[in-house]
Amino acid sequence: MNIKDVAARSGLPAKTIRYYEEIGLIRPLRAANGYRAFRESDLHKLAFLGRARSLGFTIEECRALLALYEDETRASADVKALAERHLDQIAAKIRELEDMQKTLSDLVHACAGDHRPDCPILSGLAGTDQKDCCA
Amino acid sequence: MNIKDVAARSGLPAKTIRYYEEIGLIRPLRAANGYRAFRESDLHKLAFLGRARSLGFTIEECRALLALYEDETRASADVKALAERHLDQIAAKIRELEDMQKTLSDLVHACAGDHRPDCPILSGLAGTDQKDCCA
DNA sequence: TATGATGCTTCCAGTCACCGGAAGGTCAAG
DNA sequence: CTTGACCTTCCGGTGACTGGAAGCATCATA
Repeated sequence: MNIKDVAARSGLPAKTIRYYEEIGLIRPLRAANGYRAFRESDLHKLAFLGRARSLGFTIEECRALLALYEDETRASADVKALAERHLDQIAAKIRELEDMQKTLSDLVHACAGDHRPDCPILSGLAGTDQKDCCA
Repeated sequence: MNIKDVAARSGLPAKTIRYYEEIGLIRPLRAANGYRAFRESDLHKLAFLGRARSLGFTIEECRALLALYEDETRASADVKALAERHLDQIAAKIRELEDMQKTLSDLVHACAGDHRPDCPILSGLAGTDQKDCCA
């Protein structure tokens, strides 16, 4: 299989697939003409990587997940621990965004949004309001 | 004021302040010895930028906000529109993270997390489960 | 006055996970 | 034999900084 087919079947851009090879996530064979020759197992790994990335795992976490995936003697506890750490990070990020959302939507609701220059959003950012705007 | 005082009072690292000058967000004066000489107005702008950044505005959005802040003839509607666009992006990001969270926590809950190798998390990522794991 | 510790400057490189594009080799069809 | 689609590598850019090196400036102390 050439890269374009693998891209189509894995859902990853060809550029990304080359990048994953460069950083050692996959090691496709090479044909005599220098083209990458992908096996089904390469495709399989790329699909795995695509799903892990879409769940927000970093590349290094994906590398660890792939290593666990290929290790027949793994303990599922190790996988679970990795996933739980990542879940914690997702939760933290959500909380952070919700804090921003709350602060900013308060400011937005206080703003008339008309032709006049007076603007609680800018006042809030400038810190000229009585109450604090941000953490 | 030298950069370290401004850093302490604005809460931004000195590196970041230099960077903000480099990209034209602030234009502090220079003393005879080449040191940056910050005015109160520079400090004020930096604090503004720090708050806007902490609400998740990009640098370019911060630049626009700062321009609006300094424009006495602005319409608050322009500020509000910018903030609302940003709120939409925050909401979209939260939804994306919540989708990840849901999918991943389902997988985590299905995983025994013991010494055995069988792991629904890895199966889900590999796509060998009956139900789809990711969007 | 010498010295050493800070503090300031600039510049270069690295981060993360790619993406775009240029220059050039390969292949199948007409 | 040419055309066009494919493949290759390499270089540079993204955003918003951060770390570190090399080299002046300033200040407190001996």
